[in-house]
Amino acid sequence: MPGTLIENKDTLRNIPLFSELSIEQLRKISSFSKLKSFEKRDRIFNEDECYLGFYILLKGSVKVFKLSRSGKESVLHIIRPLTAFADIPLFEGGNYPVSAEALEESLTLFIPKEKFLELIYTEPDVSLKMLAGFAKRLKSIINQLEDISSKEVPNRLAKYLLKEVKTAGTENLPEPFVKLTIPKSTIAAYIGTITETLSRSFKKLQDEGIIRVNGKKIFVKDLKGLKELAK
Amino acid sequence: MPGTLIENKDTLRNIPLFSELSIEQLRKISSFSKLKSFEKRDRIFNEDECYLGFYILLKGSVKVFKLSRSGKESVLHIIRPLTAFADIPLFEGGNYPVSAEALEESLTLFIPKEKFLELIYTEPDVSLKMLAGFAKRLKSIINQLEDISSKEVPNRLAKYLLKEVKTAGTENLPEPFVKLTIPKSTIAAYIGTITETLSRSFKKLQDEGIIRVNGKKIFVKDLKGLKELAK
DNA sequence: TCATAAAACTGACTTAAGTCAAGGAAATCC
DNA sequence: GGATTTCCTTGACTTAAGTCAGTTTTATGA
Repeated sequence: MPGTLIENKDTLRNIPLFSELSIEQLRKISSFSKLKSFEKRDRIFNEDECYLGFYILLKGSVKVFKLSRSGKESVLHIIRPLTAFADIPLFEGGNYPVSAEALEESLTLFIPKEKFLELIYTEPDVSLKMLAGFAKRLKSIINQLEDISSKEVPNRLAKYLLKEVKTAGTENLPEPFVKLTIPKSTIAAYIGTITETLSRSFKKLQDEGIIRVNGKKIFVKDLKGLKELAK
Repeated sequence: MPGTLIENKDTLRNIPLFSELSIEQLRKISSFSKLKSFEKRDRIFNEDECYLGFYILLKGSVKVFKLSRSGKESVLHIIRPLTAFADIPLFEGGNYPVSAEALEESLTLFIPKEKFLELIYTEPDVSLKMLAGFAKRLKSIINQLEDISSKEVPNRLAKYLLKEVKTAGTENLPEPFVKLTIPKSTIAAYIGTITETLSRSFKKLQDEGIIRVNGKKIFVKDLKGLKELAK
């Protein structure tokens, strides 16, 4: 099926991790990697499963999470297109340290471990790109850690909404907004709380006149106030 | 001063990051890096300062932390000898994203950014080592994040003590123990709480017959129980 | 389009852990 | 070796956020 191959190649170009590679290198990668698609709620892999390789999300969204023994879920990342995930064990050995689940219909590129490690040995550029990617991720997780231990839920929610508004690109509208595409339970687990508390926090931000809620759409009435809460 | 140079070279050998390098490469590194020593409570660098390079701890211990606007401290890492710190911004640009302070008299090797990046371009092995280091760190921070949002303080303390007992190497004694070398306030900020709550948690573990406290020494009376609490 | 299930909300209650204030123990310094 | 500072502990109180239980709203699929 040459269509998929071309699609791979075209898309590979846009993946930060691969952006500087030559056509031949991209062709090589697409030769040993595989497209895998998932329905909403499908598991992509489970914690402790044998590690086979990593994924790049092409379409849709994915949550990366851990379950505690009591069954409580911590969402570590919400993956958006063109981002790699489950790449850490490449260099660590061991099984998958987390689980991943599609939040909507999603398309991924699966890149098997061995083949990719071979490539990286011959291609120092890729490892530098990966280092940059890891560095970014470390920074973001450190941020999350700091937030969770020093801020209250409404502040964390404000920060989350702010980030979403930025990625939605509506920040400069008179009334910025986001459409929540992932369930509130996932947002709750991501900002380190539970749905009930999240619900109350939404209400609090509303009562303070900072946001306005209309179904799944959140309108920001007071961007300054939201920023103030977030920092 | 040839003594320091030799000391560098000998020590570089033992640093995981450099363990696989040739003598010439080690010599090169030691030629452009500098020993820096710090007294207890000395700042090594501050958040937002211009990034000049990273450090490897040779002797002593260092806390890497962030201060929230309200002045609350989150301790992200407690660095022990032969570990690199502040290496993330090498690949990320920007200033120091955290602060670092010596917890006791400490000796570090300072490695300037530009020179090291040059080395890494010519030496793919080093970047693979760094990738492994980052991967390990990511895993540990993810663990911290999960703990902090799913476990209570006494559980987190149990986990901390368990790790300390392991690194102290007393795990297999009839009564394993650790000597706390860092202030309780730092332990508290590391496990995401405050000194008062930490103090009460120590008491709780004592009342439950799991540990026995003698000054700065903590004896583990019930290792099984401690492990149970920690997981 | 209705029926069933999933997701989100609300109120009453409980609890872990933070705040404030004070006292005691240890380390550190002339 | 006493004094000062730093560190640690304790008690009384407050509060943010979790639990539980019930209801409403929104999706989803026959």
